[in-house]
Amino acid sequence: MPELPEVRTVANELNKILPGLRIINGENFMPKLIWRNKENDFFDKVLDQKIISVQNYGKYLIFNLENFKMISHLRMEGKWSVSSKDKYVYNEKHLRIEFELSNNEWLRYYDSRKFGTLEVWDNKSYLKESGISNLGPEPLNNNPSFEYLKKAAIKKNVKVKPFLLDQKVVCGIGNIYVNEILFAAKVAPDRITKTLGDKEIKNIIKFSNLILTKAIELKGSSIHSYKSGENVEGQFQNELKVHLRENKPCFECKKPIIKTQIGGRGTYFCTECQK
DNA sequence: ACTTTAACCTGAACGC
DNA sequence: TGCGTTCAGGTTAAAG
Repeated sequence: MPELPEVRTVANELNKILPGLRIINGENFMPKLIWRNKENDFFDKVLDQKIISVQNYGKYLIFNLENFKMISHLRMEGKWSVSSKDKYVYNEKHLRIEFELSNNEWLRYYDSRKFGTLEVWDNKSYLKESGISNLGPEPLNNNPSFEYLKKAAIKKNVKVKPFLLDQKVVCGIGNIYVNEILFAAKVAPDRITKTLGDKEIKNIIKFSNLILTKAIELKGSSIHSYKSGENVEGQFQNELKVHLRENKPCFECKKPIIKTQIGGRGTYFCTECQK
């Protein structure tokens, strides 16, 4: 479901509620949720830990506990919420793990498609062993540098769309925002990265920053099923220029937006504006 | 070694 | 209404 702006929004919402609370109990209803950790000691590590803060890195959600990092990836449909014991913010059928908190509230994770993952690592090993260990920079605050992205682009023999979706290159961009970024940068999604000009690479960086920043301000895009915390809807879906606009006129040139498949993902772009 | 595809799952939307 | 098909804010094991 969520890309960087949506995960950031979830982190912000949870960070209003969770810091200072302690995890006093928990139950996992989906064994495959617990990821990478070889030992079956997830609850041994997490129980009795105080939650210090919640943040994101790319599409990963990080619960900073006293002695551990609990790292969640929502994949397509994962959702976190905090509610009273008897209130289910989302469909109870999709509840996958829950934690009882020290204030008598319940932290719950729902995931209809069961793609999501949850890991727990100590504060040192997570940098080397968790899902966030191989991620590239977040495309925010003038990252990545031109030199970094140019070097990566030359090295690879891939189309620019899957290149930007590769979380090892940059992290946090997903299918909505890559479509929007490439439209803003006027680059066709099937361009091979090594053919990109310096100006095109600079524009990709510039618009990655601008679009993700704007989407964070608007609390993400609510299409399909995404909602943050308490069923809060984002507003960036109203800003989309190409995504989900098949056959509708391009806002720049009025030609119909094309939908194709690139790298197995639905791809929307303007053949006139993007070269 | 690198790139592309299939698989992981479920539910909603669509066509007949 | 019912049934089959297609598609979905993602990642990764397997195949090419």
